[in-house]
Amino acid sequence: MSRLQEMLVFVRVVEAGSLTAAADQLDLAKSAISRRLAELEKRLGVRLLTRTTRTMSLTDAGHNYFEQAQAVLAAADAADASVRSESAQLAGRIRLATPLSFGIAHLGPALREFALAHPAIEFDVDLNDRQVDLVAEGFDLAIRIARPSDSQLAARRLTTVRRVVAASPAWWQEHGMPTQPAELASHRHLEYTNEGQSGWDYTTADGQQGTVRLRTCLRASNGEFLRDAAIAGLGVILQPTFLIHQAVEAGDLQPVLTDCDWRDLGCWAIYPTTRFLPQRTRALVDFLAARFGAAPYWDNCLSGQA
Amino acid sequence: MSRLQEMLVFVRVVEAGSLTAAADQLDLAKSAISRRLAELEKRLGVRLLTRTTRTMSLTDAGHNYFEQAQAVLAAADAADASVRSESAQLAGRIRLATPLSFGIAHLGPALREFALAHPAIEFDVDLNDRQVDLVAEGFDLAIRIARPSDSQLAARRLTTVRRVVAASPAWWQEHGMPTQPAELASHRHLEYTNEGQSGWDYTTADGQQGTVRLRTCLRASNGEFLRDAAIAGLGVILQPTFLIHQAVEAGDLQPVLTDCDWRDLGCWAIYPTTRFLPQRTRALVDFLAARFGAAPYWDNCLSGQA
DNA sequence: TTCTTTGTTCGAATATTTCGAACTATGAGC
DNA sequence: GCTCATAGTTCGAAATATTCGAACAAAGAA
Repeated sequence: MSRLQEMLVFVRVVEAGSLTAAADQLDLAKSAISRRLAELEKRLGVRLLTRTTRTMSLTDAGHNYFEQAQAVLAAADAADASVRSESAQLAGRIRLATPLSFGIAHLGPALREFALAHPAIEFDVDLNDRQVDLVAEGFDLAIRIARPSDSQLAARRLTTVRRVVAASPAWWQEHGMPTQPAELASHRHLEYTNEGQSGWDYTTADGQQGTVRLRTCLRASNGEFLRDAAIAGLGVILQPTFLIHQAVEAGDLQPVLTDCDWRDLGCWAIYPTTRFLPQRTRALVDFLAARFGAAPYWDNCLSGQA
Repeated sequence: MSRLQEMLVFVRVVEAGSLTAAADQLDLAKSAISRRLAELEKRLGVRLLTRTTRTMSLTDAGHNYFEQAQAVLAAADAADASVRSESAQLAGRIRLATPLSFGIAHLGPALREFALAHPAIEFDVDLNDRQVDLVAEGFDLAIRIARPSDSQLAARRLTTVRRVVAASPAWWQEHGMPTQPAELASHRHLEYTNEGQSGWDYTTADGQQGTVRLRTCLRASNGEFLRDAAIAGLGVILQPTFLIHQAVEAGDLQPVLTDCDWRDLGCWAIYPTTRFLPQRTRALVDFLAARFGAAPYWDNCLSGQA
């Protein structure tokens, strides 16, 4: 008589695209998933999804049921949440995805702090720079640098991600330190793959906007890799302060033009809108937003130089 | 993890007003109800209803949860019903309440026919002339003669309940057979308790309306009792045709003024609006409406005399 | 064609749920 | 104010449901 469980299984199978994936997400054996699904179909007397070993597709009835079941699950969660006492400790699991570098350097310490305050919450963190499909892979939450474009997802801004132009002190000494953004054009830069645009947009302290284009001498898909290359004196980088602040403090990198604004990317928490947002997840997002704040600690490296 | 079951138990307890009554309705031991409720409250970390051995009242949280849980249950039922295949046989239990006389004479045969066509449906019929509280007593359906006034309930008209003035042939012979409603005023009548109004409203075949008042010589709360009194020649009755048609056909009662309309009461199926209407219940109501029809068989007794 | 991967099926192990009886307590009735 | 019927709770045992893991079958990729 566990109909809600049947609905949950069905919805997750549809979202995940396969029984195996749903089994992983729900921490169940795939045999249990298969059985549940078969039982649900038997109870309804109708086939919800036609499945072969490789492909899987919703029937009309399945499509209809999927939307309704999703709504029922969300309503049930909302009902529970609306009366759940504040004193009841937060519990359950949070599955979250985060970019690798940011995850290790900044999310990790924050998460450890949060976990200590909420011992009944279990975390499942996927550190990965690829763009995960929140719904299909069953994540509750993802951290992204730069605003996501998918309108299926809700996004909440956690903090600013300020970027700064930097190079090794030796580089500036050799190639000259720019006093205007435009002077960067004569420098070589270490480019982040998928940076998209071919130039760097900026706004100067007195409000002037412009774009400067540098020649690339190295391209990579990892910020730390580029940072280390910059420290080694290979060129100029435009990278988030969260990535390079220690190198700056240690004197290995020297930022320039710090009164310039190079388009703030922002650090975002994103989550599916189709699912109900559990209180534990909301609590984590609130915690992260408060902890990082409008002026995150990693921006302190610029305070003396702005 | 059977949250829907928890919600169901909670909702039925609130509706029934006690754990014991809810246990009866759900066919569970009251210990199971108690346990479920305790577990739900523990899971939510909040007290939903304050209960002593005698009294029971909803807390604010309980009130809130009750409404939401009710909606979730209805949504879940609706989701299932909307995809449930037509071929899937109807199953489950129907608890229904019906007035005694009508239940024995007419609902019984109809229900037996329906039950044979749907062997997986289980029936729980309460034959009782008192007005039952559908919600508190957990009925899915009630049959009522005369339109119900409770707006909390949905009502569907099953058929007409035509009433007719009748007495024994001997009575008419002795006291004269009326040719106009007004002439009834000189007769004595056998009154149905709670008939309410003190006169009989009528509309003649040519559209004239009026009210005629008779003196009462016997009052009783059961139609069959009055019918038998009329057969015995104690006076005139105004009773539904479904109650007296056999006596008319047998010649024990003789109806008069049959082209007159004495306010049609109607036979109604009523059910709670808060709950989802299961397909089996809807099927039964449809069946009854079709079987009785606009001109029910018990009105045939008048066909030769109208 | 072969091989990996996916969904299904099965009995055994596990967890959950239920029952019924004994217990406690409340408030109605005398 | 006392008694007693009745309502809710608690407990261990029994019944039920759910899960797992391994063996199996089949579809599509290489």
